[in-house]
Amino acid sequence: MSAIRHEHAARKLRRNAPVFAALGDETRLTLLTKLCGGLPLSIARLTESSALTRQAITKHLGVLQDAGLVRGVRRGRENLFELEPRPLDEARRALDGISRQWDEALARLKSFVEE
Amino acid sequence: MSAIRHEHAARKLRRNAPVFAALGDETRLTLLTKLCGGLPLSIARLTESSALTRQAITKHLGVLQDAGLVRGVRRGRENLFELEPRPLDEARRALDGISRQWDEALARLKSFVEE
DNA sequence: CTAATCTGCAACCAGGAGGTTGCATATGAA
DNA sequence: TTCATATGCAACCTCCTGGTTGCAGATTAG
Repeated sequence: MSAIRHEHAARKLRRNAPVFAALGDETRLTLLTKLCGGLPLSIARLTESSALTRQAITKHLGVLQDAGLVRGVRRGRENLFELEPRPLDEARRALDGISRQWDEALARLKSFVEE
Repeated sequence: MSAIRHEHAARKLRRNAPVFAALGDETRLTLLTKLCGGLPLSIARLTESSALTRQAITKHLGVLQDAGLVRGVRRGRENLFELEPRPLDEARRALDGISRQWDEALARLKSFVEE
């Protein structure tokens, strides 16, 4: 039986909860898309195109950093933030896993009905 | 320039914020993995293996349903919940998009440095 | 040196999230 | 009918989240 693999995938998925939580906010998703350009951006730069306060943006960056989605490095008086793609890939693969399990389950159920 | 495609992907990503928010909780991820089996499960069944109250589970199912990740259908005195795979796929594709844009951006930056 | 800029820290606030309890209601079984 | 089961609704509580303002410190520009 694939019960073991199922439990493994479940744990893998659950482990990504903080990443999904960090992604569950439009402001943070907007920040990520800005950092997708590849160039590290300062807090001030990231605040420019937003209606929110610098402090709000700072907090959002903190959430993203705690989730491992972003990394901040100090340069002079500014704090440059850069995207960290690995957690994103892992989350994507976790979603892959659940979709695959769903498909397999449906296939099993279908073949069971047809016999 | 691919600025248009970039903005399109950004909007697509932002649209999935509620889905990610719904995924950002271990209890709800556990519920999803249980529903991955393909068989619709009642609230009572989903509560059995949990330390939480039935009411708590009900609320979590409500969140998942509002995000479109799950669909509840009444059968007799029980409410059976079933996974809805489409939003998951869409969210996965949105993550794909941001990863791809990151890779492309790095490639551009690299070729720019090398010239 | 002085002024402008970028950031960090702390306090504060409103509202929502997660959870519980209690009670009412609908349905299935005997 | 009568009892057990499955659910829904509402009130309540605590804690976290998203956001603000004010001020202080560090760094760069002139």
